[in-house]
Amino acid sequence: MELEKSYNPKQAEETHYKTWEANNCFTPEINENPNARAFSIVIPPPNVTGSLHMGHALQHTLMDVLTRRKRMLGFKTLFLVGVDHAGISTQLMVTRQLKKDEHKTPQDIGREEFTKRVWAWKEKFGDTITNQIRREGLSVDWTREQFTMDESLSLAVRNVFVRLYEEGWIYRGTRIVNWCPKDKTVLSDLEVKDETKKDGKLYFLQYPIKDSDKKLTVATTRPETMLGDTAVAVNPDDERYNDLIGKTIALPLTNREIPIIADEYVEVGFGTGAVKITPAHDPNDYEVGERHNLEKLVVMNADATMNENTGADFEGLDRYAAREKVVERFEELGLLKKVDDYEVVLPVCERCKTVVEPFLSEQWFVRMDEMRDVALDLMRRENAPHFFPQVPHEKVYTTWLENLKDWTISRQLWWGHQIPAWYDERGNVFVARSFEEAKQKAETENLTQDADVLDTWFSSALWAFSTLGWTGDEIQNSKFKIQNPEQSEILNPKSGILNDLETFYPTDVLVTNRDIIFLWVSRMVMTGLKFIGEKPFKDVIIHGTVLDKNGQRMSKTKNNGIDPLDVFDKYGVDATRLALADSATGVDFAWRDEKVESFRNFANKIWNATRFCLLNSDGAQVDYSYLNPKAEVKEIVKTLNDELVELDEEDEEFLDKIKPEFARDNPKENLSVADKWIISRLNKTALTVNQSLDNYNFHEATQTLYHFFWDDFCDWYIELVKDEITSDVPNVGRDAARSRIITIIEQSLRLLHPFMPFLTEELWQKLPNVSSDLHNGAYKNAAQTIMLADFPAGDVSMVDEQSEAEMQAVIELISKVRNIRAEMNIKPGDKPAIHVAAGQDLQNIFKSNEAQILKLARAERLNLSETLDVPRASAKAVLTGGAEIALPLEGLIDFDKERSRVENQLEKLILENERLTKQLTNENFVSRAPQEKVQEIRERVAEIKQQNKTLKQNLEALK
RNA sequence: AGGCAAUUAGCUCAGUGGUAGAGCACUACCUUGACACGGUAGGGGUCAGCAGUUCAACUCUGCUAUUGCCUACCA
Repeated sequence: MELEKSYNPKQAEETHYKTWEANNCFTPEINENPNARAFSIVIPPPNVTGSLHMGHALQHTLMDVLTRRKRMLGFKTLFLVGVDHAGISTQLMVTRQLKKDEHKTPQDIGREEFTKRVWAWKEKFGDTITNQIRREGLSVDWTREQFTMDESLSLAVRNVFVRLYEEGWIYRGTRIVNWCPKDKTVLSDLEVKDETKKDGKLYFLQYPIKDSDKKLTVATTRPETMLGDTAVAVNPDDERYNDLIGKTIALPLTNREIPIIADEYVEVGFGTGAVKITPAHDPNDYEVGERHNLEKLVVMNADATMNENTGADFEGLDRYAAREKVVERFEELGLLKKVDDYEVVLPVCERCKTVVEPFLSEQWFVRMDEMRDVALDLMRRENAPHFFPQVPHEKVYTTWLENLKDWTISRQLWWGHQIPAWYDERGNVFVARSFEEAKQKAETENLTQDADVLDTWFSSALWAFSTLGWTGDEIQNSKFKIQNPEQSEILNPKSGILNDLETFYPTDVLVTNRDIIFLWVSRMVMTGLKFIGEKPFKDVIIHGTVLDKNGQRMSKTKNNGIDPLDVFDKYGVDATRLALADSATGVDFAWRDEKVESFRNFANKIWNATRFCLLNSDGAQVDYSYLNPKAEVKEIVKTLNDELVELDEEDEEFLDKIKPEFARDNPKENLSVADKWIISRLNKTALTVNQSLDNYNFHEATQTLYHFFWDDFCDWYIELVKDEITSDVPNVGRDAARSRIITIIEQSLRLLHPFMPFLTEELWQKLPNVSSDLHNGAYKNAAQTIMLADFPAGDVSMVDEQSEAEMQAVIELISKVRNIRAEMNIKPGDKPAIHVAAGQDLQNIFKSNEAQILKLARAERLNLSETLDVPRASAKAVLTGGAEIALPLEGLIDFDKERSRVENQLEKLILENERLTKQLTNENFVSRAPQEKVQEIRERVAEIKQQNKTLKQNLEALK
């Protein structure tokens, strides 16, 4: 079989995903092992209006890597996917389209029709993001796909609302809230962002005191709110104003009179020391108003225009126009003392960037204190959820919880879960799961449902269990069984599975970004504990933010975003995934195309290494016993044990009889140093990769794989066995070598698969003799695919330090010769002899690798002996272990160059020697440092001494 | 304002109480029958600064500087 010369990701990406999905590889049902442990992960649901960005790509990659590995390890694995209805965003988008297409507003067509339009929009465009998730290669279970507005999830929302209301945790109240005048809805504190305006102003307004010619000056950044002032406050200890407390102010531009009051809230040192109080339009003033029983005069409409309470001059004006006009009037009246330049920080709507207005209105709230305490208690008791990285997120999370205020959950929107509260004619409220239930409670049909919908995050807060079929049943601790099977069949019609909650809750790990630790993570913990009685996830991975190449945040306004789809097109999905996984340390990082490019090159390297082995694969097959013959022997013994009562495992004669391949000269057993070395390296790699991923250390995993495959396998192993496997003459030894290398590739592909699903599947399917027999035991009947192959766990007993050390000696020898060749400008075609002086052990090692040494060092002859006997015109180098090499270079050597080369080496050794000797002469070091450390340095000093001596002799000889 | 983090090679980033690492970039050589998206060899860092703890500090502690993030904001 011949492969293209380089890897072209397109075709693999287009075919394999469809096959996996068609073969149900992503569903937990593919796992046939009834005793399999479960592994589950829920996707942070992207907005239905959304499209894929780099943050998703990073997050999704990490989740898929974890999921794919666990699946290959035989876990019953669920990677749950779904989409969020994203109230404000979606409503805005459809509103915009309605205006563009039909020049209509939502009000023009009415609530029912508008909601229909949103659903239609969702049907038409809502799969953009899900198709992109397919493109990423995510192994999510599409049969269980969820949407936060689905009937079962909506039922869960209503149930939660009713239960919280009945228990007194949800209440309705009038408060100062964050109001977006553009979206005309309330926002939670978390949906408001700060924006710094450097060109702000601070206005100093003079208020005349009644029955006096004195004036009191107040400072404000929002003069228009003076129309709603109901007091002026000073600090009770402020001597300047002591005599004014209790006096009255004739509020300009109005015919109202307001009191001067004393309140600790006012800081003496700031501004003028006198503060205008507008209880209906400022949260702090609201508090003051409550304390002093002040009137809360609302002076604005929902769109931030001034209302009828401001008088004919101002009514209908926008807040900024009103501001100008107020200032003008004060100037005309001679009451504008001054205007200072002032840097202000404005709260803006996260979505539309409109300046948020503090606004007095009646809303629904959730009391958070008790749920918060339960979540804090969980952290104290179990350190759960466990954050990765733990610092600083655990502290950020707990600190936030400790200072948590009530959550505003109503939104003045049409798209979302309408609040399940009904009002009768007298305004009595009836909270119920349905209209029917409300009617019963109210004992009348004359009811109106609350017009508002719930904050999108209210339904997201239930995501970890509402997606698993929970709809609101009472559940006591850790028995997550759905109690009403009849109901649940309707609830989770797609999966046909009734006990997902029991199987997959709590989920194993949540992967998400910092921004939504408060918005989402904390709330899932609280609701999970409250309604299921168990935390929703064990671990939380907080990944970093992908910045642009200049280290700036990517944003639409800066137009510096990098589209993952473009990167996929250019470098392939696998290379992108690997680049992202390699960057995942929880720290922000600047995006660099060059990084993906290097992993694209890596993908190509894997492609070509496999291509080479396939070009030489006649007579070869993937067979793990070529890497570990003992495993096969044990397997045979095990199967025979059933028939033969007593069997001596050491009975080679017996084994020879039942399986002739196991004769003493069995090529499977006949491993070279290089073979033992690469098998050892492979197992170490597998052990490290497993451990790294268990610790969510993605960077370590990718680096380990990269360097094993490229450095150990391609640069050394392939080169070492090249001659053997490219032989034209079929023979047992050659075919064993071919099988061995192809099996190592096969194992490597499995290790790489969670990171690079497409490339590995493409190549794996081309290997000789692959089948579903290679699957993990849980998937024996599934169609053959690498994604169900057993993930190599690594075998400590196959780590062979002796062979690794021997191979290291060979590598060092070859590298030193190559160094001499490069430094001395020896032409590639010139083949010198290599003279080595070494002890018997090293000689034996070199002898057994003679052919490889000659080939890779491009030499003609290897001369091994105890001492060197070479002409003066030789280049020399020292090896560890007291060995020395020399290349006779008669006519080729440049003595000056060779001298400086040797001097260079000598210099490095002298520097090291100085440092180490200093340590050894330090009595404190010798007595206090661990003895093995001291011994280690003594040995190194001895080695240096030996090498020093040799190099000096060499230098002498060159003079 | 408070809190937290970062500062390591030209760039982007790993890393560790005991001889500084990777990728890219750079230099020289090489179209050697998998790969030039390649091979071989090499150059390059007082690990931000200052002080302390320690036999030993890039690593631990404190301070300083710079950068970034988060939280709360005084009208």
